[in-house]
Amino acid sequence: METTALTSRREPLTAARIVDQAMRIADQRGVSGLSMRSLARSLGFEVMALYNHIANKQSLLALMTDAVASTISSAPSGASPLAAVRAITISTHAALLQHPWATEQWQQHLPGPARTELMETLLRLLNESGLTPETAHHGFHAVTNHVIGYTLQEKSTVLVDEDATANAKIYLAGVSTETHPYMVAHVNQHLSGETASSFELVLDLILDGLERLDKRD
Amino acid sequence: METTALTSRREPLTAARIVDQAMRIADQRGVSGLSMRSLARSLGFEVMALYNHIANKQSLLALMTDAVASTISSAPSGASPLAAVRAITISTHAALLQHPWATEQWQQHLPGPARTELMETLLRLLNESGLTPETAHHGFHAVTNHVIGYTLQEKSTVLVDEDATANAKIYLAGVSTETHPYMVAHVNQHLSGETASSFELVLDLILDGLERLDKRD
DNA sequence: ACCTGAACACCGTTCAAGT
DNA sequence: ACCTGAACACCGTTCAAGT
Repeated sequence: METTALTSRREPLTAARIVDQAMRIADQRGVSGLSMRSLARSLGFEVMALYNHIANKQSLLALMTDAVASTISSAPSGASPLAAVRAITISTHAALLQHPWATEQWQQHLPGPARTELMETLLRLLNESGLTPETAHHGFHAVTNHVIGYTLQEKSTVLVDEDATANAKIYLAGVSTETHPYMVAHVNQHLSGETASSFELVLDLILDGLERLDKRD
Repeated sequence: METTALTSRREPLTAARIVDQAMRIADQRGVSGLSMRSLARSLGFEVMALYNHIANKQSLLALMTDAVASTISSAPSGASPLAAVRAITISTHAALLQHPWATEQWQQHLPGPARTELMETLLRLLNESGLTPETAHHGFHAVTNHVIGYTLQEKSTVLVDEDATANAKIYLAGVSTETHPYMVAHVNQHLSGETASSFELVLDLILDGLERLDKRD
């Protein structure tokens, strides 16, 4: 019986199993709470066993990040190109919210296979949408920067964490309404949940703007 | 003489001197290349001396980040509110490009005095520009996310580093034109510098979009 | 008040040795 | 082929001791 328990804990170590467990730990404790040593322990192995399957911590983080990219759903078939871009972007946002550590990692590694596929699809859709090649190029950056920037900001200030709200309150305690009225009002709007997420609103503003850009000429 | 050299090296340790030197090191080696031990050494002190002036490494990074915020120039007087937002945003982009490590740190700490001032100014300008309070709220996020997202992306893919170009080439070597034609074309556009920075273009697209949003109602 | 030596509890990674 | 013990060269931070 003990043997069974042990064997089940000791399912052969593979890169996939390591990445999986690392993601689970990062989801809970963040990247700073993920050490090679604790990761190995939690799988029932010693640290050095990991290095038989992955090159080093950097490449582990790259693999984890691409694993998040692989959970982003492709656009529903039949949608117009720009509607597909919209859908993929919203799905990217959702995937990043589920693994908050991934947003910081996103730009920190060269794209893996999954993210490469994602980028190729976005670029193709933008180019097939009727935009000029140059606007498609700009649009690609506008859209991807929006997801990254927005999610990064969201993670540190609103929702997601219960201690993000705590942080907002700590911050407010040090800012005076007299000297910084707009700042206090803005943070309070977030705390009260009065203002809905501007994620999709700004996304649409960007997509509309791209179309208008080409019609103007 | 040696005494003079030593004393000049040993100008009394202050928080300001520590932050200054830490920024210089981070500019050169990045945050990962900045250790409390090496920082102290480079100032001619032992590690533990630092803790008489700053609480810990986290708060040092927060101080460094706010120091970058303090270098952002305020808008030229006489400009319209939205033109001022535009100018401040462009200046933010420039400041972040000069201290590439700062972009990652930006959202990682509660805003210090300088960034608080900056945010207050942006919020005030947006609210005074004639936008509805809600659009002003969205606009604030749209604009700040754009700077952060764009600079983050820029840092990891174009200019700034000489080894960013190297990375792009390494990446390209692993991607086939047959399977990912748009991706290869996009990266090559960056490498050849054919497409100008879309930073201001997308910024204007956002600012125009905000104005149109309210006129529509 | 400010600086420091020694120590604590960690890191990631290499290498030679085991099966 | 895969796992491990011991070791290396680091970390940030505390604390008691020095001046």
